[in-house]
Parts: sequence; C-alpha cells; structure tokens
Amino acid sequence: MLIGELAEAAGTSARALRYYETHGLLRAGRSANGYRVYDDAELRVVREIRALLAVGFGLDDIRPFVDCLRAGHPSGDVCPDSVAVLRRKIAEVDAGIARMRDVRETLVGQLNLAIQSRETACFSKTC
Amino acid sequence: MLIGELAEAAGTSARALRYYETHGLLRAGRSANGYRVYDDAELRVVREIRALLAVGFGLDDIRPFVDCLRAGHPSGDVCPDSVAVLRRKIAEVDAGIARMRDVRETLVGQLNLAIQSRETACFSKTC
DNA sequence: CTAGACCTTGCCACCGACGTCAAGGCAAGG
DNA sequence: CCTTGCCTTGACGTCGGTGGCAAGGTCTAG
Repeated sequence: MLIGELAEAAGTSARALRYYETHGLLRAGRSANGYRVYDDAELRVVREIRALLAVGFGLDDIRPFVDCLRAGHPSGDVCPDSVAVLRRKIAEVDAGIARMRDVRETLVGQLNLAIQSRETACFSKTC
Repeated sequence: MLIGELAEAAGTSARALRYYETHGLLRAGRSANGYRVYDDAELRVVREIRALLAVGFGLDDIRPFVDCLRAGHPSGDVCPDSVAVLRRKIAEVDAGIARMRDVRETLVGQLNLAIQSRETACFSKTC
C-alpha cells in the first residue's frame, strides 16, 4: 500500500501520515524507488491516531496506544500505559469542564449585571 | 503615566500594552521625546482587557468592551455590542462544555472497556 | 562624563498539526 | 516523447499573545 492509498483509506492526507512518521507513530518500508510501502496493519494504527486526535489527544499522548496495537493487542487501550494516559486525560477533561463552568458563571453574572443596569437606566430615564 | 508604570499598575508587561495598542485597544498620547503617555482612565481599560483575556476572550472580542468604557460608561459590559459578545461567548462556552462532556463519556467508555478486557484476560489466564 | 534605567521600533521564537508550495524523481499510457 | 499523476524531501505559513533580543534615543543621579 502506498501513502496516497493509505491516506485515502484512512480519510486523511499523505502529508499527515508523513508527519506521524516523523513523530514516531507510523512505520513504513520502502520500495526500490524510495516510495513508502505500508503494511495493511498500519491502517488500524492510522485509525487509532485519528480517533484519539479527534478527542483532543496530542501525538505524544497517542504513542502508547500505537505501541500497544503494535504489541499485538486487538485494542490500543488495554496496555497499562494507555490506561494511564486515559485516566490522565479524563482528569484533564474534568478540569477543563470545571474551568469552563467557572468562566460561564462569571460571564452569566456579568451579563445579568449589564442587563440589570440597562434596565435601571431605562427605568429612570424612560429610554 | 509612562508605559512601564501602567504595566506595573496593571500587572502586565510594557510589551503587552504595545501589542494591545497595535490592535486598537489602547490609546496613548506622546510626550515631546516620543514616549507613550497614558491617561489615568487607561488603567481601567487595561484591567478590562486582562480580565476578559483571562476568561478566554480574544482581542477582537474585547474591543466592544473597551469602546464601551471609552464612551463613558462605568462598566464595559452595558453596551449592546458587549452584551452581544457576552451572549455569544456564553454560547461558545456551553458548546465547549458539551463537547468536553462527550469526549469525557467516550474516554470513560474506552477506559471501562480496557479495564474489563484486562480483567477478562486476567481471569482466564490467572495473571 | 558616565552609568543605568527608562523608552522607542522591529523582528525572531514559541506551541501543534498540519496545509501548501517548490523542485524534482518515477511510472504508465497515448 | 510527452503528459498526467503519483511519489520524494525541505521549508515556510497558520493562529494569538506574548517573551526576548537588538540597536538606538532619553533622562536622571552621582
């Protein structure tokens, strides 16, 4: 499988695949003419990468999952390192949600004050 | 007030203040030697900018608030444009929270499956 | 006179996952 | 032979809010 075919099959770009490779996530053999040649198993790897990227993982966080798949496990999630990353990410997401809730409260408070002072102004000035 | 003093008073850097100026948020007069000279009222403006940046606003979103303050209002929140931005930002934050909740659910599901299959493996293999 | 503490403009570096362009090699069909 | 379409590496641009540095002018105290 050549890079364009793999990209097509995985719904991404050849550029992205080369990028994953430079970051140690993808592996490719080379044909006589220097083209990257991919094992069929790499499609699963690329799908794993895309799925994790889509939920906000960085490439470094994804590496354990890829390694886990490469180790022969049917899922990239089952290895200890992957589980650790999952737990950490869940905690990060929780923290993010909490922060956004605080921000939301701040903004709603600000909005209510603004509306209130506009009403007060309109009441006194009959605007 | 010179730029260093204003930066100190607002708890930020002179570099940041110049950046805000290039983006139309801050105004400064110039003294004979070319130094920026700030009105005392600019301190309020800088504080408004910092407060909004801290809750995740971009500089473009902040502009209406600054204009509102400059128009003489005691708060930057009360002008229609500011209220509109506040509403939009609250909606964005709500969307962000919803997205992160989805991500959280996905990750928790993945984690549970991983733990489950590890337990199954351990059960069968007595690992 | 000089040191040092301000100020000025301007430009590079950063983060991350690529997009995009450049310049060239390789394969296959008319 | 020529075109078309794939592949290669390399390098720069993106987005936003700075940090840091350079090279220079200015002000103040000793």
